[in-house]
Amino acid sequence: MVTIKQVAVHAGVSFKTVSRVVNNDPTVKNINREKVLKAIKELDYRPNRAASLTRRKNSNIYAIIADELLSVPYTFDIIRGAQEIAWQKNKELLILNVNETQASIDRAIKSLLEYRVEGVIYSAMYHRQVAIADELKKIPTILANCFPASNNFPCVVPDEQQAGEDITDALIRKGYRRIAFLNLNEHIIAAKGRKLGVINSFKKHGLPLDDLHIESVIIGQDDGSEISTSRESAARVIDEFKPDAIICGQDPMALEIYFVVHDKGMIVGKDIGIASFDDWGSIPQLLQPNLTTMALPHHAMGRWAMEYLIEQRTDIVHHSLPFKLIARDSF
Amino acid sequence: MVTIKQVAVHAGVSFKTVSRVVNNDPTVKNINREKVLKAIKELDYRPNRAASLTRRKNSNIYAIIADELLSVPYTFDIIRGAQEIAWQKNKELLILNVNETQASIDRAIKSLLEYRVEGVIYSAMYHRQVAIADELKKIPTILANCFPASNNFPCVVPDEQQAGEDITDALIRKGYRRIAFLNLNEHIIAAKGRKLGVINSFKKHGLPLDDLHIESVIIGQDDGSEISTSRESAARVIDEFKPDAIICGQDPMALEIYFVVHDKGMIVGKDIGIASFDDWGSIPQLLQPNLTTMALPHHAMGRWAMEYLIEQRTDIVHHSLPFKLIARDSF
DNA sequence: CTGTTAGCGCCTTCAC
DNA sequence: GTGAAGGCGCTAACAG
Repeated sequence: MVTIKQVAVHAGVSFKTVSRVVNNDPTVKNINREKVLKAIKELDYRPNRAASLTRRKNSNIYAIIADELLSVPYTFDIIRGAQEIAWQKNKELLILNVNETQASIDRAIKSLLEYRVEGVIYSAMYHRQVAIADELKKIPTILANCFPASNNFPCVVPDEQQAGEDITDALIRKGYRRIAFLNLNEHIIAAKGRKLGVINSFKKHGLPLDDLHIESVIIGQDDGSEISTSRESAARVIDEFKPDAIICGQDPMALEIYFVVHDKGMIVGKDIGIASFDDWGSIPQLLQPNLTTMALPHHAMGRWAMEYLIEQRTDIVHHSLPFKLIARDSF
Repeated sequence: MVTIKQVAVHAGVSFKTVSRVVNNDPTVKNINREKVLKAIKELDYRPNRAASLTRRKNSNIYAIIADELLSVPYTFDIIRGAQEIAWQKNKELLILNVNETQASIDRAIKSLLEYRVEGVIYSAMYHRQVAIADELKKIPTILANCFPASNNFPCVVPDEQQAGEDITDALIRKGYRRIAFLNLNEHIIAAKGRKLGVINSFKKHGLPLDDLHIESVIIGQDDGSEISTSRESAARVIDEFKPDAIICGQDPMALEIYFVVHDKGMIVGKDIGIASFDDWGSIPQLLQPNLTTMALPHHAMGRWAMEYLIEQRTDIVHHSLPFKLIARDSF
């Protein structure tokens, strides 16, 4: 590997001048800068980051811990958002994938500390509570799409209640007046907030709550697993409650409800409105149009989390900030 | 930050002994090792990786460049596989996300070189040809799920032909004898190989090719975009060719075909068999059972690519290795 | 088995 | 503006 000294000899300057050029120090005569640049190119010199890190105070390295994040496609936007800001600010971003095992988390934290990472985003694949090792207290840390169980860490999470309100507003705007909300397991944080939001929207518009039917179709079992009754529930609710629109707790659920609607010879958007949270990759594109969906906040959460770490933007991001989720009419 | 010297003073040994303990050198008396370990714990010492890298010959850092990989859920298994091997061999794995912009790729390569990365896996989100910068020639590089356009790099790719053969074998084993294959755009490498494999399976079993109907239902447009005629094609093929099973080029296609089958009042697995390549996350779970799918090679490709880099396993992985794809009966 | 000496490649300090 | 001296935290090589 060619070093700064070899470049210096080749360029006919001292190695300190080369160092200055490499680090964009403006106090270098143009003539010398060009000589150095030429030498760097000719020798294909690459700065040794490890060596430079030994002398610098800050590593310029940030990290995002992805807790099985990447297995769900749209949450990747958290990383994309964080990366945008990191690159913009000229920081290195380490992506660390961890799974549920303690070993993988320990390993990640070990790396963070040994590489002298300056800030960490801990992100989960769905909005939930997570247990964060106290060791992360040693590094500025912010959670994204999750919130801490016991110890205190700042976090950005989706504003589920606002999402529920927005999606209902959107349906009402489209003229729907009798709405069924087939919710997730109501132990899930997202389900709780959305339910409040849906009800709020109805009240806000002065609509009778008799025209709103909410039930949980993802049901937690004693053994911790969950079952989905979305298909049967949708069929029953359509027959008995006769909604003019259905809000689905998640997209695969919307998918099943499409089958039900299909079965009944109804047309989505004409006979019945369907709305759904989340954007499950390519699925919606296959369905009929007139589905009402939400824009997801993952990208923005990633950006904000990174800005918080780099610039201490406590003005916009603080503990348990209820992140805003923006309603969007469907493609 | 506490250094090796402070630990040495605290433990009452020379700093070299501390270094030995940190690096698991067995030639340290147990009594001293324990003193050092105790001091490390008490001072919460963390080795400075940057400093150690300046003296070590090898960085022990490997990287995987993910070319928009993470936007497709199942391809994440490439990273998971690579990470498994890296961790097993005690190597650091850098995950670098790049997008289609040259800037993001340049940035990634710059990092690779400056951090003295020892090996690189370049992976794409679907099996395709990619243009690889010659600069990567400077580092041992292997492509996963893609192959190089002009310059020569080793690569691991799915054996699409074997996949086509396996999935057809599986259908025949289940008793289906008249099969329609609704393929992707045949300019796609996957489509070409699978078609050959499907035909091979028919021949191998001595079945008449009259009972096999293959057509491309994803069609490339002049402007480079693609359109899907899968829904209409499936309806027509069922009416005219009357297959007892349909092979779908990808899962979203299978989804559409489920609607078609549904419309016709047919039952999947009873009236008609449906088989599909790929495993699009949660979608298949929503469909009726009796779908025949394939196990994807992404995880294995990630593992093999990493082994190739770390141990030069040229015996199992070589240029354009036709990776084996394993048929699996569906859940 | 342990410690000393001499760097790694770079950045900081400070004199010129 | 530039360069020499010194040191970052660690490991290699060798002596004891």
